[in-house]
Amino acid sequence: MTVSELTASAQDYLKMIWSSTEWAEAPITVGAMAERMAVKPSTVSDGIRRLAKQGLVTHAPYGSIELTPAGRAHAVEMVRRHRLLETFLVQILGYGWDEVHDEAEILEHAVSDTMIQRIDEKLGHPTRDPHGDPIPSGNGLPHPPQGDPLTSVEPERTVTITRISDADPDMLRYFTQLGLGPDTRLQVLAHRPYADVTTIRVGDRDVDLGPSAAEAIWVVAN
Amino acid sequence: MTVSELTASAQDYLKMIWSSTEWAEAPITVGAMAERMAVKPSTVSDGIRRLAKQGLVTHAPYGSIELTPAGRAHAVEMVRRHRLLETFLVQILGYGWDEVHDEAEILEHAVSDTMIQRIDEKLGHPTRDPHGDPIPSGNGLPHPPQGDPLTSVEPERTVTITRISDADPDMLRYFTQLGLGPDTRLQVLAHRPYADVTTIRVGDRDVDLGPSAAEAIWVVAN
DNA sequence: CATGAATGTTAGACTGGCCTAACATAAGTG
DNA sequence: CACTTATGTTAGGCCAGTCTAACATTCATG
Ligand SMILES: [Mn+2]
Ligand SMILES: [Mn+2]
Ligand SMILES: [Mn+2]
Ligand SMILES: [Mn+2]
Repeated sequence: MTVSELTASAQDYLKMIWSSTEWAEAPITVGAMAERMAVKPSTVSDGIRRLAKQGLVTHAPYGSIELTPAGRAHAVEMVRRHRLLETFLVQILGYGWDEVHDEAEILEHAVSDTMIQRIDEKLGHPTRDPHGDPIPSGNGLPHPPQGDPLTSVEPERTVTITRISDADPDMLRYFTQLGLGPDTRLQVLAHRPYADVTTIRVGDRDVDLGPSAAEAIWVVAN
Repeated sequence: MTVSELTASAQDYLKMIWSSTEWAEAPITVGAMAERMAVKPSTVSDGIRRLAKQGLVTHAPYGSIELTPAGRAHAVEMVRRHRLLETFLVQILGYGWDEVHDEAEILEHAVSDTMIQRIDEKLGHPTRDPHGDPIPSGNGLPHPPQGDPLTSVEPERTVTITRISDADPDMLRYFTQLGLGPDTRLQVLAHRPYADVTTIRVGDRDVDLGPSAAEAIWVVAN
């Protein structure tokens, strides 16, 4: 069975389950899935049951949701599709990095394996998407991600952005204004704990970031 | 209501109804639609009923199927999407003209209005798809098609191909071998009526075409 | 550790899209 | 023009995916 034979909704479930452990260890909950897919928890419960029946996830009632090897393979393929499409939209069609997520979220279910392959070739086998996220290779091996949230960096350190969560387009536009993107270097000036503010220096400008912004940015020391 | 709010199947029905009168006058029948969409007639009957309920077609039981103005607008938009996507796949992703129809048949339901617009700009507002078919403009005006089937041309005339039906990929590959495509010039040597064979000269080669091939090719005198 | 709040599941209903089988109508032919 | 055949419609069933409402389980906190 190839990933194209699954329904769009099954593809999204698998991708989301896989993604939930890419940058954090927390396994995903039914409620979180429902919220992210903008459906009711009962709908997700039902969907998970169908996936379990197909052998793509394991799930005991009220228990945790785990991908089977088959489910994981499909999930990784969907992540590959999503990120290649985002890259394609930016590189070839001139989209902004804040515009591509929603478009890719639909297209990922519609493109053929052939089209993904041609896009991959046209782009020269890219390894990171416009948000810095690793693009799993065609043989199903995800590039291991690296980095830590900006919030966990000690003050005074200079770091480089590895990825920025693409969940919020408005936030991405704000980051664009600030000159923040993958591979941007910045210095962490201070965390102000009770204000939940992280101050950074990027270029010659000092910027205060609230927790949602600071948690969307992942960095490596350098 | 924009065309994106319709289901994929409704979009395909409308497109097919419209297309049936683009090159021939015959209004489409339930049976023909069922065959082309590879579903049973009862399924089409049902689908037409839903479209009528939405005010997109008019249909009396056992009567003819007609698009309403709203239905026609959606249909033309879908034809535009389909043909722009075919052109895009050939021009940008290096597809062959025999490969694009099936891919576009799916993608047309998934791309956003924005993406169609960017593709149109990237391609420089093309007016014909890889098979020579006219691409309706963004304001909903279809370019009027022109030409007559090759079978209707008098012998000895020299003509130019305006379009070739994209229904059969194998046939398109055969035409590629023969050097036949949109804008190819050829001379009609003879129609042999009971053999149902049309002989043409293309370049320095004489070729016999059977009826299905000859009917797929539309030409203008020149 | 008991209990109320949060979370998750099940039951039942609805829609679109498909099917088969039975039925209705239209078209063609002797 | 009657009757057969081709074509189209309806009835009833199934599945995926969604919802609301009712119910079940788990978790956290007093
Ligand atoms: Mn998606
Ligand atoms: Mn991304
Ligand atoms: Mn289609
Ligand atoms: Mn075409």
